[in-house]
Amino acid sequence: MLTNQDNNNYSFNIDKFYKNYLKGPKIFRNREALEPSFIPNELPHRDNEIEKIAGITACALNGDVPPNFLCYGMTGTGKTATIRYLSQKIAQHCTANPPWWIYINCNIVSTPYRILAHIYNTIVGKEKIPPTGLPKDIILKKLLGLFDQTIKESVCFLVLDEIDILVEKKGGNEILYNLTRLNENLDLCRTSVIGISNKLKLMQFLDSRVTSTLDEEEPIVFHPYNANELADILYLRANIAFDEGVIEEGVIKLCAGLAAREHGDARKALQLLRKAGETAERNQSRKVLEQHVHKAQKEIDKDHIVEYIFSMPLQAQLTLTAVYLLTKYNADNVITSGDIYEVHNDLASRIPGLKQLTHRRISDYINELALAGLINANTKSMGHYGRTKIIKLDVDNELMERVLSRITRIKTHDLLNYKPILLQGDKVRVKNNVFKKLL
DNA sequence: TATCCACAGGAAATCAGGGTGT
DNA sequence: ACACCCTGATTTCCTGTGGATA
Repeated sequence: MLTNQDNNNYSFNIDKFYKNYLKGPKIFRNREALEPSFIPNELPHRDNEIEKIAGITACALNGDVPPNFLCYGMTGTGKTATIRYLSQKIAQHCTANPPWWIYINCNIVSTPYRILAHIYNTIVGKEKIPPTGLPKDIILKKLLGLFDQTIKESVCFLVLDEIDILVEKKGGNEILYNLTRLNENLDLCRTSVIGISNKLKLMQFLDSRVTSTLDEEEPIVFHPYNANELADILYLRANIAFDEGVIEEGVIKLCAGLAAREHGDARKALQLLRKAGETAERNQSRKVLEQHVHKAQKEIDKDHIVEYIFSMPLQAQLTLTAVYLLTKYNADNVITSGDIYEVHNDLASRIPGLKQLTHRRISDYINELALAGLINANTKSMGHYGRTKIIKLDVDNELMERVLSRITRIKTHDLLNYKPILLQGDKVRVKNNVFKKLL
């Protein structure tokens, strides 16, 4: 039995923590400068892109309609930041009727209906269109009326971020077609679509009716930053974010170098620097040191995994649990998609009210887990024994157990200690021996 | 060399759950 | 109450396939 005294010995003293925190050295001056949403006064190494986009959009200053255009580039190459930066600049130079800017992240606002609703609600400034229920054409009609009524003779830029995600979905081309041709049905207001894409081959997926209107201008291509360029960006932000002398020599170069290795992602570099600062703060250090960066890097990786697993639907979590159990009970196991399907069904049947899934669905989940880097899945032909995927857990077993054990339904049914029926007989061992020879 | 396994993965259909206006 | 809408998850149906084996 746990006594009060025991309890006190192990409990975290929050009062002491806060006192120490306030007494401890101050690392950040303005943490916000390292956030992805922060728009700095200058954008290093993006002069070419800024010049091109400024050229295309300048006519909005006179109330003329700028053409639609696309921006390409990998994540963290400054596409969104550049557009936001320019929108501010245009507003500064506009005396009357500044243009409207409506940002839509197609990864979050992910369906045609919601895009229309989002645009409408943004202009009105409140939730006028419900999240579902109305026919799309009705909203489109309402929207057209709203443009002429509210925005009147100004220009409205519709910025579609991560447009590639929208295009791959059904109905994506249709909504783009509608958005790029809004002007044909407007009397006063004029709209212009700016598409931001992570994928260079976006055009392949676009309908010819849409390409013709998005093709009016050369697309703007954002190249990844190299380590030196990233360092420049970091210096600039660090000057705003940190107090003077807080950053140890070499920390910024290290952050830049690590991020450059991952296709020059500025967002990653900034995140790394911020996390390193937070690590230093927690350790009551007066300075951000290189060791804090390394620690931060590890934490980011781990956070990413944990967050991703928690955000998955239960069925996907069970699929992952199946991989975990197959690994746990037979370390040198050869795991195939068929095994995962069987174990998943076994697990699902142990949770009341949960449906078992089909092969097809499990196959998709396996692909998703592989894409997220949680497992390794390679398609392999075993000749007479068919074609399948050979799957391996790509995350530390212990970490996986810790994360999975925090999922309520997995915990309450004690699934992590359950030995699946498939593993109770000889079937898997026999198959394993055959497969091992073939691999 | 034809066969055949155990799936892979695309396309379309279906279902449940959120909503609408009349 | 009713017909209808939108979405996301899943099922159904389907064709394709690499290579050991008979």
